[in-house]
Amino acid sequence: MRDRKSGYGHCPNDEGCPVEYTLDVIGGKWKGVLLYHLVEGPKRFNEFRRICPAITQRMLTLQLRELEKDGIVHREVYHQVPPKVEYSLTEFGQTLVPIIMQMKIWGETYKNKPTPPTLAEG
Amino acid sequence: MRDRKSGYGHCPNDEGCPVEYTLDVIGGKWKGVLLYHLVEGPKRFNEFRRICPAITQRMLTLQLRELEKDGIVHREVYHQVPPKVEYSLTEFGQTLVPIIMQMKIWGETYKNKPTPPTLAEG
DNA sequence: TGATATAGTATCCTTTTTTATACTGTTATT
DNA sequence: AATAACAGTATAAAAAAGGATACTATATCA
Repeated sequence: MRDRKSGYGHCPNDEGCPVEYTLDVIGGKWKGVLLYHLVEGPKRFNEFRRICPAITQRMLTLQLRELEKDGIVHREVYHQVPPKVEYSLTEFGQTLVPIIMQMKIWGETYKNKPTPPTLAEG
Repeated sequence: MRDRKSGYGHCPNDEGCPVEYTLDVIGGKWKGVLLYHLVEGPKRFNEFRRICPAITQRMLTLQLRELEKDGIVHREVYHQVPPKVEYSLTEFGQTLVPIIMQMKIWGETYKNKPTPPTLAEG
């Protein structure tokens, strides 16, 4: 999660499990949610804070920094006062959109259903 | 992650963010990987251990129990000696397959590329 | 008789993650 | 003069996750 290069591949018999790799990149507690909101368009730091007040400043910084380090998110600093910093998906980050959208669809479908929902109940 | 009913919805302005909901269900460290292997078919406890030796018995138990609790995985006990316990995707669990497959595709595409990969480099 | 296989628990301990709180600097507003 | 907005950082502490090791039961195999 925090260091893909070393954290990944600890599963010799399952070497290079693609799902494990993907989760190393987007598996952080807030990453999926941040990416989901970035799909709509660029967001500023405090904009994220308003959208999702449960995340602390520190966690927001850390998660955004990791996404930036992994080339998923671009950080654009505008030298103004008060400062303005805008986060957006990189071209590489855009490749994750299908995953995010599947997660969105699944969540929308099941979040208000009992757990586990009764499928094929007819 | 560990208790969706209470852990979820701590984000009042973003109430019911579907991606957050999905990650509460499949965001555990090993859950995606376990589900990925379950897509192929049922697996026994020690079978998982052989496929993925990095996961400890304890973590394997905990993650499987959470998936079971969430209605994603079915646990079938065969009263034999030595015991046999088989894990499989429930019908509900099958609804997660599209997400897992997107994660698989993404991982396969980018796991052996430099980070961040240079897209559109021509 | 002792080892092997299965599917775990129980206990303790360490590491990682997450939270809480206070603080930074600059400008405009009140 | 004090406050607010912005985008953070620093420090300490709490909570959660993960790991290591030992242990359970029973039947079969050598």
